[in-house]
Amino acid sequence: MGTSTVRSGEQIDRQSRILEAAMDLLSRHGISGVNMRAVAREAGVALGLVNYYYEDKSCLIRAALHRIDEHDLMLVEPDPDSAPDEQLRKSLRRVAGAELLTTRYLSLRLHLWALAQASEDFAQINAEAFERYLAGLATLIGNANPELSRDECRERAADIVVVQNGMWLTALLGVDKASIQRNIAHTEDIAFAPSRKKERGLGESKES
Amino acid sequence: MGTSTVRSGEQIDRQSRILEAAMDLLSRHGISGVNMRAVAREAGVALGLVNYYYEDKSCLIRAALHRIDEHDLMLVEPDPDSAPDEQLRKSLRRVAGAELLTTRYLSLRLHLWALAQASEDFAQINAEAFERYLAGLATLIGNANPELSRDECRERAADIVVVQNGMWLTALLGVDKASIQRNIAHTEDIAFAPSRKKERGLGESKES
DNA sequence: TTTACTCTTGAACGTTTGTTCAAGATGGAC
DNA sequence: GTCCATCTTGAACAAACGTTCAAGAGTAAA
Repeated sequence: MGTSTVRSGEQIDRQSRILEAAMDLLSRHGISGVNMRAVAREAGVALGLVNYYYEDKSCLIRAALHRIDEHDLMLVEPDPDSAPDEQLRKSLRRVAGAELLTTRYLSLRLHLWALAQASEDFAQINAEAFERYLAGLATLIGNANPELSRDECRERAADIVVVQNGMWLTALLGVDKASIQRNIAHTEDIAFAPSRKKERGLGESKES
Repeated sequence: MGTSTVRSGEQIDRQSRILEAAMDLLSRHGISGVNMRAVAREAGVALGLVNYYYEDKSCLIRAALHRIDEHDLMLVEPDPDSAPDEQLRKSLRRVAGAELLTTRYLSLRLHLWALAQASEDFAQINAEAFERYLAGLATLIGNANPELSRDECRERAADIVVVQNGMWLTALLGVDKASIQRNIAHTEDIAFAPSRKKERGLGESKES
């Protein structure tokens, strides 16, 4: 697999081009726009080659979804070169960064969510990625706030993810950037709040 | 149009059944699952009848999207029977209500967003509905907080919508209900905060 | 050169899709 | 009954789709 016949390096290997083309079509035209012929055309290869590298359409889409998930997880990857609270702050701010807030990426994220609703197969990919993102974020929070319990970290991570998902989604709908910035600030407030374990009652009773 | 041949009332008119079937398929299997034959089967009518009531597939889907948008707008409709701040509070809490947080509705919302990304036509429907929802929410906020300026109301509405969209989306992914409740509380905090127009510097200079 | 293997092509097949349409069914007005 | 407009059916068509496959191109080792 690894030793593909890369002639001179100037031409990326076809398999990557095919996957890239599929993701491009998915972000621009949705799942209806992703058909084998369009993918082949976009990648500049023959129709048969798509089925050569990806057994069927479902495999191709699954590969695309895994790529998006890898992208997501990089956001909460520990960075040994920074202090714990700087790592967390950087991670929280990165979700509104220029490289993340592109229409292409946001659209891909959205279509992945939609596909997860349509097919049990894709739902599992999505659920696993969601869980890993949550766990990664909780770890960053725990590193920056050593006094917090594991449950408190996960609780905060869950609250932050809600706001982040809202930002990603609403950014696509064209909400103003100032609102994004205010919500980023709110995620930081949640992340760095002093540990006040359930001291401020907010209506509902809840288990530990 | 209006006087359809409703035999005895026991049978809903076919046009509604067709639209309902299309929305059901959209929520369960995504846009790929919505084809004219499946819609006809689900609605219990012949294939040709779908094209009789809806000129083409695009019209059918557009009708479905309009239905979802009507549903959304009811959330921020003024209720003359309640006091202004009670109206606002009710509206904010309704987004986590049992009738709203169903998989069917959330899934439909999600697929609408995804379709809006795929087609300019659907994007416009979505953008208009988003704008009307934002305006409706801003009005509720203004009624409950007469001291706020119009811009401040819209600002708060935008911030709340981000969190609400996040809740809707994350509810589909299966985040725990407690997190939803905490985020509902946060939308209320935003809505009812005292007017402190830009007093607290936001953005870069924040450090604690 | 020959051999062997991987990569690449596009025609071809069978299926599914959106749409059209002639034909029939239905119900009220006359 | 006849007439007329509306509603309903399913066969039929053309286009688009996913997939298969025999054939070829390319490269490295013999």
